[in-house]
Amino acid sequence: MQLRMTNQREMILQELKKSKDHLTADELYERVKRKMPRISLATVYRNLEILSEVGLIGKLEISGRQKRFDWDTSNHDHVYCVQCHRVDNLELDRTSIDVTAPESISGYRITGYRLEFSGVCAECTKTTKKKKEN
Amino acid sequence: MQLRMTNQREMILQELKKSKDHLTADELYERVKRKMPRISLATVYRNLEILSEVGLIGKLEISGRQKRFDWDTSNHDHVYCVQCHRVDNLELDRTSIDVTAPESISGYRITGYRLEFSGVCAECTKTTKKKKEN
DNA sequence: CTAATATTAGTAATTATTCCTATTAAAGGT
DNA sequence: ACCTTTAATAGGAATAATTACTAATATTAG
Repeated sequence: MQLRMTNQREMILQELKKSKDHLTADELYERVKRKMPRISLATVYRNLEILSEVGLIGKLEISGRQKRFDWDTSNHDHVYCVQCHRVDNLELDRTSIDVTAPESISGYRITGYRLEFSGVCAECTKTTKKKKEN
Repeated sequence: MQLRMTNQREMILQELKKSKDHLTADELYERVKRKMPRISLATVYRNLEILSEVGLIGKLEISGRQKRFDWDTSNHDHVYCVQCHRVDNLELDRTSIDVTAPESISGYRITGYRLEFSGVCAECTKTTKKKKEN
């Protein structure tokens, strides 16, 4: 299956880049709708998913909340506000992060952090290998 | 409002502690239902929320997935499997984490990590102070 | 034991997201 | 420019996870 650059897809990408922000699917839907009034919310969701798979945008899955999409695909971490749920970028030295003293980053009053690694567990590594062998 | 230790609340807490696992609300609902067949799913959700607020259990909000609740309230981080979605504990030296070389932790093949700080942003800090002043 | 009210069961409602299907429109070849 | 193939769309229905609602119940202080 090869990708096609449709007007909708291009507009979604363009509006996200223009925003320089971390928008949710429906926030972006509202913006794109001003220029393409007949666009469907499902189209926005579908394209954000595709664009992030392809690597043209970033996908943020913050603490059980709505997904947000990131115009900036470079490596960086995030802070989010537990009150208004905005998300901001963080430029940290990734080689060695001192998580015990983040006191105030970019104006935030930091109350906590979450570090979570993702990967494939031992069991799944086994079963995946088996699948490949078949 | 003061808390009451109801049979339901106690059973939920007890079953979670017993599991020594990171269960979702509905997984726990299934277990508790065996002993209290008339319990409501909403009760499980409500109590998990309350128990985590009070600090008797931990709440895990992993990457846009279902919330999980942690019987272990001590400070620790997590790994989760992107295939089967299981979650495991991680004992890391929190003073200085080298996120660039996590290669394999507790049997996982690590593919990535997410570090996210939470707090109250500058704007919200302002408005909260105002509210308190009123 | 009683009164006050926190909590419950059961269900409806909400939120965020994905799925479905007939129709439309990219993009490669002629 | 015109077919042809099939990816993508609009619009709405469906799903999953969670929260809200309400009358009835149960806990706890006194």
